[in-house]
Amino acid sequence: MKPISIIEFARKIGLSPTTVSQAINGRGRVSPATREMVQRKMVEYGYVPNLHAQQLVTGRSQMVVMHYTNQDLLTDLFLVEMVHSVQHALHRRGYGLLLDTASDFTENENLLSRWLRTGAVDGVILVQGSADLGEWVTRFASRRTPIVLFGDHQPPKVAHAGGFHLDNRDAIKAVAVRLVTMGHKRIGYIGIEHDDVVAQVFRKELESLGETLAPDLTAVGGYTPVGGAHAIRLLLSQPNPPTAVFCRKDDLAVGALNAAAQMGVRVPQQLSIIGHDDVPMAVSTDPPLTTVRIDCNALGQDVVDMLFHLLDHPDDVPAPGTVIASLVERASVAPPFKS
Amino acid sequence: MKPISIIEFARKIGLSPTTVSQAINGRGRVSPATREMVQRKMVEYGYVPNLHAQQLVTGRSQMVVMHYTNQDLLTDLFLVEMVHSVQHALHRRGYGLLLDTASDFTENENLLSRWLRTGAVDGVILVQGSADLGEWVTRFASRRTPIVLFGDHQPPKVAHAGGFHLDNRDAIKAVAVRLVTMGHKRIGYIGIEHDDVVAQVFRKELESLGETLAPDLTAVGGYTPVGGAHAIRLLLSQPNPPTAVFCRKDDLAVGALNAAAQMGVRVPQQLSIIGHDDVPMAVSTDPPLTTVRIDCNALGQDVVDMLFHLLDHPDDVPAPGTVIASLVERASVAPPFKS
DNA sequence: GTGAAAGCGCTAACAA
DNA sequence: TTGTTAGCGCTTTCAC
Repeated sequence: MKPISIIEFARKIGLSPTTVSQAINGRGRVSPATREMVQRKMVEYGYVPNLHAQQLVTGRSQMVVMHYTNQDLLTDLFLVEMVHSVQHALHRRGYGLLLDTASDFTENENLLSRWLRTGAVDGVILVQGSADLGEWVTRFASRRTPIVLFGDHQPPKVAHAGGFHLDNRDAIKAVAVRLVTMGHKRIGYIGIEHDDVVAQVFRKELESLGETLAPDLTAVGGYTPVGGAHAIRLLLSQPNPPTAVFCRKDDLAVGALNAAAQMGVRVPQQLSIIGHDDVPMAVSTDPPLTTVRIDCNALGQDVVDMLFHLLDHPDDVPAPGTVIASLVERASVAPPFKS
Repeated sequence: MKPISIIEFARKIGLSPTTVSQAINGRGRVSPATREMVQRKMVEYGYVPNLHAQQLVTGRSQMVVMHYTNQDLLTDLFLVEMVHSVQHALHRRGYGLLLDTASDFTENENLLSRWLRTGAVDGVILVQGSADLGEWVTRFASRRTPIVLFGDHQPPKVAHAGGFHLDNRDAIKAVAVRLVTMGHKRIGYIGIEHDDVVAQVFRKELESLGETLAPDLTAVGGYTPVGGAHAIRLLLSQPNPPTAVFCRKDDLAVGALNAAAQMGVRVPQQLSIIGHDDVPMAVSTDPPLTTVRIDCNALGQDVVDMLFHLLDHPDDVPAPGTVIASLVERASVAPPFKS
C-alpha cells in the first residue's frame, strides 16, 4: 500500500498541489472552506505529506539531536530526566529527538558531524559534562546550525549558540551555611572529577564562613553509586574523617549512603550527606536525601525554547540562561556527632 | 557557508554526478582509482551528501524510532540501558535513534503514526511494558515498516513484525528453588502491576516445589523505588510477614532495601530480597543485591539485528527471539531468620 | 568505466 | 483565491 503523493491527491480532490500544500501548512492564502475541505479529504484518502520531500525542499528536518558524552552518564538520573523533558518539549512542536551518546566525544563525530553538515538536524542540544565543548562548538557554529548547551561550564559566546549555565551558587552557599551553622568542622566533598566547578564554589563559600574544604576530604566519584561508595570509604578511612559530605550527584550520595550503612556509620547521626539533582530516588533513600534541586522539566523546556528562538533568529546571541537550584531539606543532615 | 551539491562537487573534480554517487556508495562500477580520488577530494572540498535528498530518492530515512509507554519508565534503569545499547547498535550502522515516550500511548500517536506513514523512520522498536501493543502493531504492520518489540508479553505474529520475549522462566525458577531450598516458607512478591507475567510464573514454580505465593504477600509497586518502599512496608506489616521477597525490578528492590533499613529490618538476616534486571546500581546497594540478570547490550544488539533483517527481508516472519535471564547471586539472600 | 537525463514529492515564486 | 512552473540534491536506468 504505497502512500499517495500530493499530485495524485490534489488531482483526486480537484485542486492543484499548491493549494493543497498551502491549505495544509497554513501559509499562503486559501479560503477557509477549501482548507476545511482539504483537511477532511486528507483523512478520507489517507494522504500524509512525505516528510523527506518536505525536508529537502524546506531545508528543515524537524529533528533535533541531543548529545552527551561519558559512558557513566548511562546511569545519570538527572540526565535521564532531562532527555525526557526535552523530548516532550520537542514533540509538542512536532519535532523529533535524536539521541547521540558516546563514551568518547570523538567516537561519534562521524555521525553527528555528518548530520550537522547535511542539515539532518535543525539544532543540537549539547550536554556539557566533564568535557569542555567550547572548541567543538566554535568549530560547528559556523555551519549555522543552532546549538544550545547546558551544564556546569559557562556556555561559549559564539554565533548560533546559546546555553544554560547551572547557577547553583546560591544552593551551594545554602549547603555550606547549613552545614557550618550546624557546627560541622570536618566537611568533605565527592565530585564528578578532580576539583570540578562545584568543588571550587563550595570551597569558596566554606572559606567565607571561616571553614575549609580540606584536600584530604575531597574525593572523586564519577557519576555512579559505585563511585560514591568507593569515595566515601576513602573519606571515612581518614585518620580524621568528615562529619558531613556534600556529593555532586545524588547517584554518588546514594552510593555513599549505602556504603556508610555497610560500614555501620549511621546517617545522619554520625555522618551528614547532601546530594545534588534531586532525582526521584532521593525521596526513598534511607534516610531520605537532603539535596540540591533542579527543575528538569522547566530546564528542558527552556533549552528547547532557546533552540527555537535561535532557529528563528539565527543572528541573535541569546543571553546565557541560568538554572536556579535550591536546597531541598530532607533527613540526611544533622549536627555533628559529639564523641 | 552553504554546503555544496553533488553537481557542483562533481564539476569541480571533473567527473559526473553519477560517478561521484557511485564512488561514494560503492554501487555501480567505478574504478578503484576514481573511487580513491573521490574520497580524497571529498574531504578536501568538504563535500557531504545531503541526507534529505538521499532519503527522498531512496525512500529510506536511516532513522529508527524507539517507543515506550508509561511515565514511570522515566526511572526504569533497565530501559535506560536498553536505549543506550540500541543507540550504539544503530549508530554502528549509520542509523539514528529517535526517542518517543509518552505517559499515554495515544498521546503521541500523532507524531509516531505520522512518522510511520511518511516513511520518516525505517523501523520501530517498541517496548511492551504494561500495555499490550498487539492491536496497535497489527494496525501498523500493514504499512510495511518493520516493527520489533520486546518485553514481557509474547510478540504478536504479524507480517513485518518480530519480537523478543523475555524468557526469564529459568531464572525465576532458580529464584524459587534458591528460596525454597534455603527453607523460606513465607515468600512474597512485589510486581509492576497486579498479577503480572512474572508473578504467574513465580507462583507456578513455587507450587511445583510445594510452596505457595500467598495473595496477601503479593504487592504492586510500579517501577520506582518509592513504589518498592511502599510495597515492602505493606508486606512487612502483615501479621505473618514474608521472610523473602522477590521484586520484579531492581528499582523496586532498591526501594524495598531502603525501607527495610528504615524499619530496622536487617537484610538478609531477617529478610531476603531478590531483584530483577541487574541494573548497575545493584552492585552497590546495601547489601549488594541478588538479582536476575539480563544482558542489555546483547539484547539491544539483537533487537537491532532483527530490525535490519526485517528491513532486508520484509516478508520474513522471524521466529520470536528469546532473551535468557540468569540469577546473579550477591548478598541480599540468606536462610530465614529463626525467631 | 563513465555520463546524460529522468524523476523522488514537495514548496515557493510568479502568473492568472 | 488558485494554478503553473521550476527547482531542492540525490540516485538510477540506460546509453556510450
